[in-house]
Amino acid sequence: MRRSDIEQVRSLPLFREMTKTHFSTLMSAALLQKFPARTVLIREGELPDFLHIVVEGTVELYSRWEDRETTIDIIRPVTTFILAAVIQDDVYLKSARTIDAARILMIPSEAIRDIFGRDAGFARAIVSELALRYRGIVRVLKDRKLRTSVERLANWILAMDRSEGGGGRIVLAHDKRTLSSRLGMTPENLSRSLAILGDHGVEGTGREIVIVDREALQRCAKPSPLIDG
Amino acid sequence: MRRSDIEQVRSLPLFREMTKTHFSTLMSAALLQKFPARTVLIREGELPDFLHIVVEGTVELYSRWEDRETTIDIIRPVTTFILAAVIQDDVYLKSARTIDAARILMIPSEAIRDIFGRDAGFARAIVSELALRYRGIVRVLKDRKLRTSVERLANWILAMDRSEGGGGRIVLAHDKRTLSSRLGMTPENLSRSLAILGDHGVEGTGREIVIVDREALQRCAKPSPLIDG
DNA sequence: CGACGATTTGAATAGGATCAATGGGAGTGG
DNA sequence: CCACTCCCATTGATCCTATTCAAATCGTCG
Repeated sequence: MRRSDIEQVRSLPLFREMTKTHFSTLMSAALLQKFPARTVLIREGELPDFLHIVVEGTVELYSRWEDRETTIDIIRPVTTFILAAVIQDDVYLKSARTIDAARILMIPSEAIRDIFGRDAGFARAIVSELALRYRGIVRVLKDRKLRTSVERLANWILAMDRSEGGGGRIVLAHDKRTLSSRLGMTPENLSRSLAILGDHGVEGTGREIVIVDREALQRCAKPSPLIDG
Repeated sequence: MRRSDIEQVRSLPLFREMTKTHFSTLMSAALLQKFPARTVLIREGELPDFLHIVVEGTVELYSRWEDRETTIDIIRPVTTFILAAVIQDDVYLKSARTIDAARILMIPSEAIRDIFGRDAGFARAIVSELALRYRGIVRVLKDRKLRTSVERLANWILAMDRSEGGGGRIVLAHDKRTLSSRLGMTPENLSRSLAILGDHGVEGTGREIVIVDREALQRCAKPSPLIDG
């Protein structure tokens, strides 16, 4: 494992405030592994062996029931996932698979639970992380229950643009298929939604999306800090 | 505040493992308040002053956006809510209102955060509680995204029956209106769903629901421990 | 150039929501 | 005790959103 990776992990809110010793202990038990695209990392229903952290690449959290499937969230570096299952030492409620090739840091659950009991800074950080994730999923739920797919897309465009500096031009990092599941809709519907947004100040060609009339888009999206963060 | 109430709170997982002294400190800062039915307790967007705990009655967590509203969860005694907002000291993402008349224990957020930093047992308990809530909402999300309303109702009936001993007979504690929002559907749709379940081993009259053919109901519901808990 | 996957477009369908009207019980007042 | 009223629940009809299935188009990479 590269020194720069370790430093990156150390700088995460989750690990920043623990003692050097405990951090070293965790890291020496940890594995950094590369996975190709579309690899299943964990399966819902299994017991957690490791806390996972996306160091590079993109991971999709999804869930199945009968023959249906839904994307719950899409995770980019540097973020933990399935922390709640590790903490509770209970089965995963969601599956995870890579979208891109990805590097995943895996820390044995036991080590996490052990250090958690002995390092107050780490315990605090875990609480923050859990609270953050909890609130994240509440936002997802609200987005999906309260908005139509056009509205979700409109808000996603605004949020994405904002996080890229507000230049009014976005280049998709992935397939539209991926985006559509991130937004909780089918690819066909994403196409249609994007077409509809043509009337609301958005132009799209290929993987590029341009905001030509931000006012109009905002009128359509009606973004809210209580959903979009 | 009655001694028996205090003991009940003390016996909650969240408070069971903290020191006596810290518990007393919390309790002396706490208020136990009665609220009539349909009273708004907290509004999304506001900052948390208190951690709330439903001691008696029922509370609905819901959220609005524009002119739409959705129920996120329904809370029964004895359970905390809005813990994540208190921990993060950030605005509520959901509103809460009573359904019944309810008694709510309110503990000042600052006291929670203060004791959290000083009592390891309490910190552990908060982590468990957060993880539990997190997983709870993942289940809600899965239930709503992966199932039709008939399936949701069928599973709710099975789960309810199980939690009442499996006698095959359920009496609703509230109106059907309340149940319908708990299940994320309109009252009209609940009626229709219940009618449809007539073909799958369920009979309903008034507030009573009877499972006459559990096999058939299970075939329709296809319950999963990864959703229904 | 050809082939394959991704995207778009179109038509049909399903699942829910909404609107409107009717039925049914519980509580109230005569 | 009975009629009245009000609210909840049911039923029917219609609308809307999103999914599904099918076909056409686009783009990219050998």
